[in-house]
Amino acid sequence: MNNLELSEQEAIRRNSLQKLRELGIDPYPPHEFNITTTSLEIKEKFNEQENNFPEVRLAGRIMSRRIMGKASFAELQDHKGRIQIYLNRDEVCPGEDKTMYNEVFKKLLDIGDIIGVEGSVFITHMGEITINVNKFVILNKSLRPLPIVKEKDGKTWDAFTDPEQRYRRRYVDLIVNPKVKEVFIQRTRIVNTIREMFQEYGYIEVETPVLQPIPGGAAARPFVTHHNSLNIPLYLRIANELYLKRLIVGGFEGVYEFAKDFRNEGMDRTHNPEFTVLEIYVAYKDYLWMMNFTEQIIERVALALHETTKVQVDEHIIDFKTPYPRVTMADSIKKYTGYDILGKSEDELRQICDKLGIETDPGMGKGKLIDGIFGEKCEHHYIQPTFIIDYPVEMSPLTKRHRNNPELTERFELMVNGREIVNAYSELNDPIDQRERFEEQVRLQEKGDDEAMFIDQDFLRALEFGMPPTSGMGMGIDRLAMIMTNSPSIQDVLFFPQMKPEKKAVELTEEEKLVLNLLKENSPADLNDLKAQSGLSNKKWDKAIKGLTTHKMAKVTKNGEDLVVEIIS
RNA sequence: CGGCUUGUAGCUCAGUUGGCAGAGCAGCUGACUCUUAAUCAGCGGGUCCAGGGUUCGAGCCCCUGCAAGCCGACCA
Repeated sequence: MNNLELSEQEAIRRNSLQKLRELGIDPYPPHEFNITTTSLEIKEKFNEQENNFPEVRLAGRIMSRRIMGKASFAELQDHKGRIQIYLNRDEVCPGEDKTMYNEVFKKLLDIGDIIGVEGSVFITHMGEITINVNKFVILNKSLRPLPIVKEKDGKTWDAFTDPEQRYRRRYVDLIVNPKVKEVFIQRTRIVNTIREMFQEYGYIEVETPVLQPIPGGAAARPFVTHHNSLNIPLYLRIANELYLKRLIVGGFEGVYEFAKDFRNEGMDRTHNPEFTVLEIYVAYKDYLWMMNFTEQIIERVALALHETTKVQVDEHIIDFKTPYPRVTMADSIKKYTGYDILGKSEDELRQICDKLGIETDPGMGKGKLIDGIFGEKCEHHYIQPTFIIDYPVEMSPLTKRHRNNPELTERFELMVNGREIVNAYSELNDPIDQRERFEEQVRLQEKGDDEAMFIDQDFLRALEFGMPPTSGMGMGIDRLAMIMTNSPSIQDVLFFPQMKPEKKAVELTEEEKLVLNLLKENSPADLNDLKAQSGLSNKKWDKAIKGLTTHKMAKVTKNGEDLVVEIIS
């Protein structure tokens, strides 16, 4: 990269970098810099009378500077926050040589540079806890200017807000927007809280395959990839259910996994192609036990984050205090539509959908029709945590039939803020019933349901060896994080949400431009004529035409004996 | 996939009827030894998302494309 492509500020920073080297200062030093404290610890514990921080060493990024001749203030940001530092020329440079202050600090350092400081803590006349620096070292010279966000009395100026920039350059977002960092710390706290609880119960955290020959355990379109040496297609997992259940067959009595799942579907405020799900399976339990367990988890997470069960989400205050109400799916649909779906045939359900104005297509079986009614008419009503229980058997092919009604299954979902965040059931462990349910899925597939499940023969084989009665549960960690941090978009709880690639501006060499201009006047053109016209040497011509074809600006085709070059607009 | 909105300096944003490209912060030069959106004086900085069209003249009008956000469709 040459200096002509740099912005003025970037060029100045590179120039400062050079000058630092000329002064014998390494802008990227190799040795460690040991800190004795953090910005937060100083702010929490400093006591002026005791003078309890007489010598501190601290490192961080310069976030602002206020230079007043022979004395300066700046703000240093470390992983715990920001603290003001004070540099007095004659304290930083006690001898005759004032270079470190006059040149290095005032001229060659910038906002964004990372430095280490040594000094003592005091309180300024304005009452701000500050480090009086007597020595500093450069730990990293920053070559790009940061967005400058200023704040006073809760008002913010020039915030870094453009969503595209924030998501594509998350590192910048994290540097200048402290609240963003806080959301991700809370996300980690959610996972840690759940993991701690499971460890107390003695359940085992495991890992199962992401690359699967048969994508099972959920109804979704998978990503396909290919394994070269096995020469088979492999799918990125859409769920880890079938593998965790194999482990229950193998004798584990409580297993869980925080898993990245992948679904090749649309993206919006609540969907990212890769997302995190917690799945847990516990032997000798049923879905009623799992419901109690689930509400304990959720309440504990709320308390860990907020020290209360009440959480502000959008315009609602959601209370995660247990127990949560339990409503059967049939009752819910009856309540919000007036229709009783129990015992209805597929045709009857389709008529109900028509009357309710819900679009259907012939590929939809009973399960999808009922799911459609619930999703359209009921789901959004459940703002406060509510268990929806006892789903129709047609929409739950991996679930044990209900103990009192064979049309239903022992399944629940937890709805919060009008959205599902947990799905759980008593696992189907009757291998013959399971095989029939899979075969029903195949029939749905033949009717055109492209999300219906495949038959996993090895999973059936495992069930035939015998799986104890088991309850399993899956929880959407991203959506839980959205609710617990009051984030309106899934992009706010993913460090690097999926984005379309940035398109680089195509830069052409002089030779490429020359050939392109010739093509603009005459396209398609005979390759040899064009080459002669360009007057380029063999090597330069080769480079130019290959450049244009890789940029997809020109195309070379063989037309019998002749090679023809065509412009692509 | 459809509708709406947005894209201008490192950042946040103005830009009138189509008539020399603007501000604040940041940057540079200078002053200033307790400032905090530091202050004061001066100066520089632009592929107006890309490509095409209309026009004497386009940041602005028209067309095509790219990217993003919101809403909807689809989808857990």
